[in-house]
Amino acid sequence: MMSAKLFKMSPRKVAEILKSHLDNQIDWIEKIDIAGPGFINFFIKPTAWYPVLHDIHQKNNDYGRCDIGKDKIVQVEFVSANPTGPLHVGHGRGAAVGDIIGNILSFCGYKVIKEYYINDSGRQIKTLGRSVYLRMLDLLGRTVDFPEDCYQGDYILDIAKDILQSKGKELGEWDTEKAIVYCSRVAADVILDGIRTDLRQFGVIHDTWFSEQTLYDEGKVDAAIISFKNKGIVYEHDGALWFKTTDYGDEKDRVVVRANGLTTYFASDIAYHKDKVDRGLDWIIDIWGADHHGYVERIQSVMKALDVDIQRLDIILIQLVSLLRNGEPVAMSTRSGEFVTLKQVIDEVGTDAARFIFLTRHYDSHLDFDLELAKKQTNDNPVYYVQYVHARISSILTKAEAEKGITTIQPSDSGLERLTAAEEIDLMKRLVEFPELIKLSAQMKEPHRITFFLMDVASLFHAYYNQHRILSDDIELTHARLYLVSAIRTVIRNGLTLLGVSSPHKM
RNA sequence: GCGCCUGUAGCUCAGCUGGAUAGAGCAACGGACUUCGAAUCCGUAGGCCGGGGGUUCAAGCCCCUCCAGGCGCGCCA
Repeated sequence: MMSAKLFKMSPRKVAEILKSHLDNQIDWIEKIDIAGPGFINFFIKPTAWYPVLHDIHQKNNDYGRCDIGKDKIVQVEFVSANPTGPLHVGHGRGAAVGDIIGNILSFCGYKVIKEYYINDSGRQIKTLGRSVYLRMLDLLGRTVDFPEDCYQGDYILDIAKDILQSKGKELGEWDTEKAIVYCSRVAADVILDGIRTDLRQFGVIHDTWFSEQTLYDEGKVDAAIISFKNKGIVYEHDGALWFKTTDYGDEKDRVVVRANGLTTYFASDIAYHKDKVDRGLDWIIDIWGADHHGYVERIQSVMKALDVDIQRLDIILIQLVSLLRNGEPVAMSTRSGEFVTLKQVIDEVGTDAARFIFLTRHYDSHLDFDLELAKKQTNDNPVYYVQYVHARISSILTKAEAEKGITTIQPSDSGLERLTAAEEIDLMKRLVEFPELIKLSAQMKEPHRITFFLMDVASLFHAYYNQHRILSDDIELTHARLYLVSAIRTVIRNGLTLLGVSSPHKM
């Protein structure tokens, strides 16, 4: 239809001509029809689908893998939560999305580096130290004001107790500044350790942990500022140093060094992204919470100022998560320190369910995470629906061996040609799409596509299972169906593996 | 006020980057276990794709505008 104008013919006419050239030319085509305004429908012979089963069995765990990445190095930076408190559900979503995007890209032939940027410098770390210090003084029986802008959570008190235990009361006698610095360091270490542990439990392992402080220690922040100053991109005004982001599309210039001499968060971020570029990364993916979207333009400006092709940087914004219980919002308030941590969530619902549910929406959509729903072992909860396919097929294969003595599936050509049921054809059609789907998920950086695909395959399988018997006295047909069913299991398993979700043999 | 995201069935969401009669799940109603795992399946019903303009042979998708919700808009991080 798109070529109709080019040929100056009606779309139907073009279709007729194409059809006349293609008719009886391709052996896997049953027939060709023209429909509606000029759509050409190709009817594929059932035999055309069988090779996909051989393909899946041959490639097995590698079915779906491709090499579009051509060994290019891509860094996915995600979570990167400040080490001032434990991870919460929102971080969990970012963790799941980032981890899985990394898995997919790796499956597609990229060299993937998963990185965590640690904001271990600056004011919030000092506030952390002050919070711990004040709690400690409190424990020592001194009456102190605990300001509102300090961290209120119970974990602060726990850390204060630990420090008191290891360091004794002498810390109370230290110079305040010195004690706060000490508390800052210890607290950040403890919290970061906790974050690491929680992430590991959640199945997320970062390859590199990049400390903001090292950028200062190694002089990279100063170096970046000086280099931009020399290029005239950083200038002085009102006693502060400004980055000329307006030259690159931002609505106003941004401060890099304040009039009081202290650098802003933006300063270290400039150095950090310059460092990423200097490391020779072919592709940089930053995954942030959507509340940081105002920052996108700033970082893009930095890349432009560095003369880096803007295509090399992708910033993915994850929308917020609301935590619900039975449809009712769970009160979350950072200020009061009352919030549900990621650890509490995965302890309650399990890693598999949590990871899967985080991927049941496009990251552009707000997500309601219902704790009760996540625990339900019913159709409401898609994790078990998909995992059930894997368990069911595993069970069938076990049964085939126990009752029919089938240890290796050996389908004959004539057997495969009997897979003509509509459900069987539909399943093979879906399975053949898997590699294309993976590629698309990688290119679009949209991991939720895999979740939806798996739910779709699961639905087709369950319907098939209820309609047709896999194991029967018809040995030839049994082998053919086992061949199909174990191919389905492979695809389900490969998909779940990318999602970091287990593929159970029993549930 | 400005910017970003979202708006699709009663509810929660998909919609393969512009194609045919817009799809799932849940909830509702009616069915299926003597047989491979009922954590399953089958059927019924449910729609001005937020409103209005525009581009196109063709728009849920692209452009403009308005409405509603969320999030941002510091010499904070």
